[in-house]
Amino acid sequence: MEYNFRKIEEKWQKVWKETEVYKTDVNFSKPKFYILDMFPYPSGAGLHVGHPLGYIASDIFARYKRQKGFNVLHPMGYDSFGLPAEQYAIQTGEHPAISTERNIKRYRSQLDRLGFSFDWNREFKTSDPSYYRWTQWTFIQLFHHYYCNDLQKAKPIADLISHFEKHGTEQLNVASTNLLNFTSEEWKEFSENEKQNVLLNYRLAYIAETWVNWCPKLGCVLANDEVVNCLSVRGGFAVERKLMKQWILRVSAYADRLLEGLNKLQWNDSIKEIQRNWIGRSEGAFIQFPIQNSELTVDVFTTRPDTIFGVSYMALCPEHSLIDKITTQERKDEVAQFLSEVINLSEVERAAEAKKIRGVFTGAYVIHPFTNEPIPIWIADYVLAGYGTGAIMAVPAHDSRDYAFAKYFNLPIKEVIAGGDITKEAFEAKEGICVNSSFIDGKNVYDGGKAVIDKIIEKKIGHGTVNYRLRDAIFSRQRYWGEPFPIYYKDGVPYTLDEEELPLTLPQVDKFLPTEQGEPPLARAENWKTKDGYPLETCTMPGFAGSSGYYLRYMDPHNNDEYFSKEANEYWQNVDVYVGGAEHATGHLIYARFWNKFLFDIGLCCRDEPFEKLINQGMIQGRSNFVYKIIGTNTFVSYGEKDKYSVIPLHVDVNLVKNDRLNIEKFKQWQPEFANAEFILENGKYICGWEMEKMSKSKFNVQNPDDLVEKYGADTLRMYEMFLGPIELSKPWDTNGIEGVHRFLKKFWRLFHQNDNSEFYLSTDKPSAQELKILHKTIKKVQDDNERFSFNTAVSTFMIATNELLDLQCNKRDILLPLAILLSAYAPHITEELWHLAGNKNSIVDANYPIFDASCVEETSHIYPISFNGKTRLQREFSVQLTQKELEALVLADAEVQKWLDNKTPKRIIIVPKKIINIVV
RNA sequence: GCGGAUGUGGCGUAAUUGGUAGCCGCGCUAGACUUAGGAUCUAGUGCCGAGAGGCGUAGGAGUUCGAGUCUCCUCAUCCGCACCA
Repeated sequence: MEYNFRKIEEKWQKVWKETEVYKTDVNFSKPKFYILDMFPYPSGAGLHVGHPLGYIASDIFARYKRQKGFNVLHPMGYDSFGLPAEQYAIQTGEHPAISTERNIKRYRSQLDRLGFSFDWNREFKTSDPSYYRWTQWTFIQLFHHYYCNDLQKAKPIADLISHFEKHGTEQLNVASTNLLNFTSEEWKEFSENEKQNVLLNYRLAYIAETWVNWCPKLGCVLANDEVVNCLSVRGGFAVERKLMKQWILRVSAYADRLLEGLNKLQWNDSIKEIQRNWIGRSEGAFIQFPIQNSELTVDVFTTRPDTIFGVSYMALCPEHSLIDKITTQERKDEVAQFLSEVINLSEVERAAEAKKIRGVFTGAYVIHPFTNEPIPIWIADYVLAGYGTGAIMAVPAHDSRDYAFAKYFNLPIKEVIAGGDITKEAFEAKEGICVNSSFIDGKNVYDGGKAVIDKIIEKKIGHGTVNYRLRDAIFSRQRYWGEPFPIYYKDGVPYTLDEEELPLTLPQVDKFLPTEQGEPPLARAENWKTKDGYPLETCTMPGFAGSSGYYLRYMDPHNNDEYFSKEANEYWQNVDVYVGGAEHATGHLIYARFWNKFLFDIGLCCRDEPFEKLINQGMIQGRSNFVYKIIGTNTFVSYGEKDKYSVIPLHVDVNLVKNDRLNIEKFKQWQPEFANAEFILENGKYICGWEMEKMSKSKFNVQNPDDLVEKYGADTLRMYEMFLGPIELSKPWDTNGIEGVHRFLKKFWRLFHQNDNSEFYLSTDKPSAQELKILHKTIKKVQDDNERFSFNTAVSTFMIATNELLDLQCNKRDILLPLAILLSAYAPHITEELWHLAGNKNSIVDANYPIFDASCVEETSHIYPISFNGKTRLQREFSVQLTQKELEALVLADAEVQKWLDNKTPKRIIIVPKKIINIVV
């Protein structure tokens, strides 16, 4: 029988489904292994070609681990809240739940055709109320917790209240939005509303007025990682700055732990580095500069306390709250003029004009704490509101931005670190000797900085501190298709719903658009209030809400009483291997770690980090093909001849091209204007040019995995995708070469058959030493490759083994069945079929992984390459028993060695056993 | 500008610890089978050279008996961040 992949794949997919082979349960008698894919957003376009790459890799590993005796959790679901479904709903009026359901069906059928070993019993989508109930529940917990810096842990807000009752803010070391100061007496006298507003300053989920990335086109606020180059990642619309009241998660409280935690994780260095940069830790000092003739201070963060004697002006960001209070009467107009110019500039314009120097003097001065000199306070738009304190001490001699500003406005530049030439440029190196610096003269940069910090602590005007670039995550979206907040308002103050009232399900609305008053779509819902009549929050949660804790829910997805049971969590612990794209480095992978750490703090989950090992699959790029049309004609020139003519390249559908050779007949039929096209060929063929580009319909380079499954089968597609190259490398989606893999599977099939494939046959004869050697070196190599996720090399190992066994015409059961088990993780359908043809009744999924026997691959002799001065000249086979001396004698006795020696005496002979022989002449 | 990664035949890639550079596959060339071939099978295929041989892992230097692999410099490509004080 020929290898009929269509029949085989359909048959086994049905059997696997009916017998629930992939169902997993907690089983304390077996070691667990949790391998997870980043779940997809079910878009209308269907499964993206990049998706299968990661899914296939994780599926291979899951199957391998199972055969190695692990109880493997390998679930799949959908990240089904999101903007595209809502945009579609706005256009068509169709409820996003309906289009989402349709898209999920399509995804599911595409996934099913690839033969994945997902446990579909655990499937859920983030838009299921039974799931988002726990997203809302977690939000409530965040609201009722604050972060204690001393314990480095989230604590119940009740603890904070009792601290306020006893001590006010005295001795408080907690994460907060602003530094507040009040006594216990003052706290007790606060009204209920005042107390609630104070507490928002500490809650891990809080509402506050902030500058946000507002996308008018989407009618929605976006997180920093959802904005690239001032355009929305989804849709590519312009984004501007707007001051709005927003729910925010205090992710920054966890900055230090998010940074520290990276060291223990098996993630690749580039992702860790991206996260480190994103968190952006810098050590320095917090210093308060007293304002002349005022009680107020300008608070700054600096990484260079050693340069404090070089300060020549202070610079505030344009949004700074001090500006109104300190600007002198005579400067007011000019400052107001400046602010109106700068603040209204969108981010795009600011970025575009980054080089332009803009600033204005406030008329006010601070007093230098050590020299008592007055120092002017400026407003500068290069100072960012969102970082540090929004104000800096400017040291032009040692900071290039300050330098440019000082030059432009003619401010003094005072050298305080020796080693540069400050007449030409700022000397920014963090090394050198302090000069012109009073008590730190002669010290190096590091010691000088430390001495300054000691002095400011003594003077009670500051301290050494650590600052992070990581900002709190804005959590409100002015949108319909997301989780409703379990929040209502009483006198404008937010309170959480009772946990019993969850889930708070999405209400029906007449339109998915903002109201005429500009309120979010939920404001359209009738009766969007609590049973006591208090109004509910009208924003919904962002896309990353549902994906931040989904891996925990897979452990116990049908639990109606809790997020997940303690038992399930203690068994499954956390994700051992997480597979997905590197584009989530600063979004999902930070939020999920934050979410997990919080749940860990409150004792819900038992592991501090959610994902032990991370595999980043590379991006799939498109490969376009081109034809070359002679300008002004309907004649097309083949690639090799095109330079002889004046041509324009045109995209041609890659489905009309095979191995860059154009199917001319199909091309003529493709579009009416090509029906009468003429061709200038080379060697009788029309060869197309090609280029790597983004995959898109307009470039005619989209290839659908379904078509390839139809043509070659899932096993071929699975193996081909792995064969393309290392999993983490970005690579073109190029189907040249898929035939080679398909041919391999046909050869593999042939091993198990005789008489021209007409009859299944396995011999029960004892395998030869040679056959055993092939099997066992394959076991070793494939196993090692699996362990290090090197699936491309494993595929070629299978090809080598198959070629070698075909040469030997091996048909031994004891060789071929273990080989089928090895291959089954890669090509589950064909191997399951052969396994059953061989008389097995159980699934190959449950077969034991073959055990490597080193004695089968031991060499009795080795073919040594013999080189002279490192250049290989000949090969000789020697027994591995020989001593170095014996080997040396044999080598020198060899006639050809003597020829290469050319009567010279070798200076030295290097023999590396079982490796090489090198003769130094 | 800062940080990270990558660079090997016509193409995708391999070489796990410094030890025969180019495995496996595509493509290409030739042959067999065939009514036919964009099917299948067999052989060949890094470059230069008729050959002996020489040259080859982005380029240059170095360490070493020996370097794709280690060190330094340069270049190119990709990714991330980008007034982060």
